[in-house]
Amino acid sequence: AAHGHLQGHQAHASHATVPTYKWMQVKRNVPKPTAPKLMIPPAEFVSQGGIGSPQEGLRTPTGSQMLANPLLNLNNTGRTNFTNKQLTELEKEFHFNKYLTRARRIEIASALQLNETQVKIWFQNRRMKQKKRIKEGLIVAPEVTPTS
Amino acid sequence: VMILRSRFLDARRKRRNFSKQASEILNEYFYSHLSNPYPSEEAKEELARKCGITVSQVSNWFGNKRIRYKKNIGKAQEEANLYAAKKAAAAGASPYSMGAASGTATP
DNA sequence: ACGGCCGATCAATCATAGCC
DNA sequence: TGGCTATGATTGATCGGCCG
Repeated sequence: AAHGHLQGHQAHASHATVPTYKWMQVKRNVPKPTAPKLMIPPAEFVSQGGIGSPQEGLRTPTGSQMLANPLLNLNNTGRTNFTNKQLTELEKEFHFNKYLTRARRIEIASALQLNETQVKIWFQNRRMKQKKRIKEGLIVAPEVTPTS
Repeated sequence: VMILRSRFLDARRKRRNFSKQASEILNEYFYSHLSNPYPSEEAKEELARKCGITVSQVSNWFGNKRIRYKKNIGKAQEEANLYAAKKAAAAGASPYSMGAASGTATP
């Protein structure tokens, strides 16, 4: 509470020009312009549906941009588009441990061609997501029964 | 492709617009707190209850509203704002603490 | 000083609803 | 019915605060 925020300036008082409050000017540091760099042009990125996911090799966020190697950012907006393989592996790991150790994080990042930060953030977001779901009554309760 | 849409995992699929009344309640709150449209957890809970939606949905609504409001500025926003402000005034004492924002500008 | 986590939010995008 | 806009949800990443 106590956020002090008024705004920069009221601007004209004559009519109904809604003032511009600070929150309207908040600009987040856009992710990184990410250098348009391509990565391993490997031949078999997909395949081996070991992970147990529908083969697909490449992330199909929703059906738009497909193709291209899993690790290439078609559009570079800074926001990374994880491939299904990466997401599957991350989910699998999450199921195993909700928290990562530095060592494990490095392993995962390396194996999935991601930054340690991206892996760390993914786990953080994943934990929040699960908490939200539990809160909404979806998904089973956390394992430990509150049997105090 | 086979790229079967992973839609299966997307709850976004079956979305239903909120009721007209729910939208009205949300907009009223938003515009009466335009200086700081960040409802507290408690406020979100109350809004959720009144609108018949979940707290998460209230959060989503405000998140989308704020971003989309910014993406315009000087558009129907003024109009919507006036509309809402006037409405709030007409309603007299709104259930919210409508003092924080607009209010004051009374000529 | 430092890095990780939490809670909230941002910003871009997806996919569908709803209107013409 | 096709096209377009409005809108709810998802999610990688950021911001500020707290803690060990």
